[in-house]
Amino acid sequence: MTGRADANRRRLMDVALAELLRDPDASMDQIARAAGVVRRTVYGHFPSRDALISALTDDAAEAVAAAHSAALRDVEDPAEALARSILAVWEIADRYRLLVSLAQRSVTVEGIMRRLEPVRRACTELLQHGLDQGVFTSPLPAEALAYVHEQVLFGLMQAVNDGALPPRKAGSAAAVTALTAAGVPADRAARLAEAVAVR
Amino acid sequence: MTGRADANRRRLMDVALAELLRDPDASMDQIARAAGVVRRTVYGHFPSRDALISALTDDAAEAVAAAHSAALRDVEDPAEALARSILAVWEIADRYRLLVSLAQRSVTVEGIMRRLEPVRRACTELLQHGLDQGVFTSPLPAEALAYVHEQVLFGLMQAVNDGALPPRKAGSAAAVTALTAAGVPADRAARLAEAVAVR
DNA sequence: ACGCCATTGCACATCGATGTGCAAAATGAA
DNA sequence: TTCATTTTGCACATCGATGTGCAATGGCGT
Repeated sequence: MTGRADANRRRLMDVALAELLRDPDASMDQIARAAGVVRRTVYGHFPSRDALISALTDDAAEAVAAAHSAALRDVEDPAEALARSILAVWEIADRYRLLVSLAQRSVTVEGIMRRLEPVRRACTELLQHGLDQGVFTSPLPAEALAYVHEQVLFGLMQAVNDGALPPRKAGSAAAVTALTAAGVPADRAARLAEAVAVR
Repeated sequence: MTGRADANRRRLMDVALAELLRDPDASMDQIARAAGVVRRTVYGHFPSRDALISALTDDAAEAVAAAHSAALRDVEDPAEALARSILAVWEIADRYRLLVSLAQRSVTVEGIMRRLEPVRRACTELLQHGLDQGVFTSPLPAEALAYVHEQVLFGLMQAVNDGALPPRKAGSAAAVTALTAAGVPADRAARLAEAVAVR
């Protein structure tokens, strides 16, 4: 390994990420072409399509888990924790989006759900905590609220992708929206997001 | 037409809807088997896979548009209109979900986006109206908020499907959640949803 | 019992995607 | 330049899905 191949491998993964976000069923040929490379070359880096996707999801799951847990370190208020978590995840939105996008389809590589599960559970716990304390208000059980939370982020990522939302302030807007969806009053959500973003 | 074939055709569409929700790439064989029928039989009712999907999306788009516009008739308050719209759409959640699900993938039958567009636009207008009046509060532009709105519903449908949310009160819970996501205070959202559901 | 219709069970051609093999270029470091 | 690594350009086998044709079979009303 001279390092050239390594760089190409990484570029391939970047392109594949983008391409699979555009079309979860993108073929190896589509991905290769998008990377300016012949199909055969991709197989030089990844032995199979599943291997490529597996590498992508491993990478993504790791990044999401890291962002999530780092954001929650030493934070006691559920609302602030949620805001931090959203801002952190927003930084790696694309990879998170890939996970959710691939997890939504039934038959793909097994284990995407499993890899997302820790994050889901942590999120559910956080929401439950907030509901118990009365910081969050919702007629939904925490688990259902976690679904909503996930989809809110997903929707905003799509909005940015489609040009309906300027990327500049999208992160804090996402935090405010997710908080209000959890029942936090809009003004308090706005203050919280700003405070967290500044620090 | 003896009517028997008609009934079978309808049953096929029902099964196909369920199957395509489970897996947007479900093959004709999967759908046929799920309907307790041989693949060849499906082609007796629909000349092609696209024709089947087209029939499903036509049906769905029509139902959604009807529910949406009927719910908005003679309602002036944006919040109440939104609540009514959500409850109405919730009744036909499956078909709406199919549209969104299929629209998310890039290459399918043309025109799904086009067929969803009127609903999207009506929704955006409604949200804009509410934002202008101060009934809704959000850092997001109306168009982005429409994305969120759509995904909130989608997330809750999934939650019901996965058993994370009991179907009984899911409709009004969806209304409350969508309203709070738009920045309506939680207590007011709850009262509104209840009032609308009763009448 | 008859006949109509829908359904069935094959066979078939076609298409696109996956994954592999191998020899010929191209690339870049020494 | 030289040499190893990487990429390329085919050819090939395989698989699964689509769509069609046709004869046989079934059910249901009359």
